[in-house]
Amino acid sequence: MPRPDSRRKGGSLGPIACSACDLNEICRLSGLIALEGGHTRQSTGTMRVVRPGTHLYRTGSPANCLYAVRQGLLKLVHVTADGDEHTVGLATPGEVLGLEGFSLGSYATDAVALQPVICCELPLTMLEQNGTRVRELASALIRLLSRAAAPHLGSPRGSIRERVTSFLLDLSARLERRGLDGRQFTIGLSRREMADLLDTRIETVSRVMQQLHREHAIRVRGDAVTLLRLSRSAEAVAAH
Amino acid sequence: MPRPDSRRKGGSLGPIACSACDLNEICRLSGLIALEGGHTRQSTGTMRVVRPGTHLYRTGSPANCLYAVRQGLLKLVHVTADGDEHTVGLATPGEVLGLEGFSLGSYATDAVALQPVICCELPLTMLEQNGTRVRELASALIRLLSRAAAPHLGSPRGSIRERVTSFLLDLSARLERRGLDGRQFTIGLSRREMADLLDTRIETVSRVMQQLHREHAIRVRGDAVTLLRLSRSAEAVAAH
DNA sequence: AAACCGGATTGACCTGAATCAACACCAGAA
DNA sequence: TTCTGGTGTTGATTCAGGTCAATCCGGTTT
Repeated sequence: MPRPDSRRKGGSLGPIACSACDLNEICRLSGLIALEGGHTRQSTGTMRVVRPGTHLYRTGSPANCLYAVRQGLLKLVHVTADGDEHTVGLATPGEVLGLEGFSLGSYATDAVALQPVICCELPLTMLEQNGTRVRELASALIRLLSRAAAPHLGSPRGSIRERVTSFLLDLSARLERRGLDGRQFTIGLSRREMADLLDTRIETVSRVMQQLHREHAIRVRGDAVTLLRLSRSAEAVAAH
Repeated sequence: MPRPDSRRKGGSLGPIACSACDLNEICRLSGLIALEGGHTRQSTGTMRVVRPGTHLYRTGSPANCLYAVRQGLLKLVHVTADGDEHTVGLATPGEVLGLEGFSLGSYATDAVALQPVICCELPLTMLEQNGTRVRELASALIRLLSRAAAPHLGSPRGSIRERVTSFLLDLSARLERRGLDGRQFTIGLSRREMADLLDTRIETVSRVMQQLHREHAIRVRGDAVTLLRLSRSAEAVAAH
């Protein structure tokens, strides 16, 4: 059923350049990007446009493609056996979704757009073809997967304040890595979604954000955030 | 510096059969296991024995090998920039460690034995050789990595009670998948280590364990645990 | 045996976050 | 314009879990 999701109007994060994308190397080796005199041309692959509040894919549906986020923000929602949902992560521009497809054959979460999203679609079949550079392709794919296979270090830990701080700094770092503005950005998540991700309540998120605002650690206007003087270590110290 | 770690005497989990190991397929394709008339022989690769409290590898050290746990339990410890440590996960027999090596070139956590541990060691160089079955090997490796690359779903969420319950059920399930006893086992973690992993305090872990014991959901004697009537859904219901 | 030590348990108390409730703000509809 | 519904903020109260402290228990040493 289509969810009644009246979204904020704000724009999208990105778009980013192909060169800043985690899928770039694989994309090139699969022949999805034509190289012209050393210049990278736009991908010739399929694009997927996803409107805010709608799904890129759903839990359990057959995983036929990898997706690279080019523009916008998505949330990954884990749907438990007994039906309730929890946001377990975000995907920012330049990141790759659907990596679990190789082993499971299906997607392990729902991927829901939080903003207008544009993704590049890379059918898994393209990776199995007998190209000339099978070795390079396999090697690139292994490196990509290996990055995601590192033991999870960014789980919500400590006080809510620490979790909010970590969340903001993490998001900021991920944006900056892609050449986007990591100092000033729109969170793209409602308070409800933030609370869900950080395993707490909307009121608490609101309070912490206001608190950080009053302390001039961040500036908050709507869902536009500016990081001013925010650091993980300062939080750890503040916690004694 | 060797840490003064007077460990519990208890035995180790395992050993398990090669056939129950996540690395099995890759091991065979790398020629580490000789097949004889359909029977799987013992691996001909190097073994690593790790005494309780000592390291299999450390954060940042060059990742030259994959490790498959054959026997015993390890904890993965994330060491932050400012020096404090947090247990972020466990490794049970049959599981593979060091997958982040392909991308990082070094290990992302410390791996510390909680029991007498035996690991199989698979040098990464063996995976890069021009064997006859490069394709199969790459494919197997991709499937293995893909399994670990799924968005993290087992993070500590909800009340401490739910986290303890999830922890016990998760550990139980992982043991059973390898043919070990998932109903009755030794946790292998001190209360301190459990508290660290579940992001709470020793006293709280102790209280919850005793509470579950009194309710006949589990039976606790020292670090030997028997699961009696424990289910995630029951916990969710109990939480209203 | 007694003394000792580290881990585990239990109790008393306090604090951070959840809960319940009111209200502010904004956008779209009438 | 006013009304309405959804989102966010703020306050009052409650409660789960953190903190501090005492005690217990099994293993080791003397």
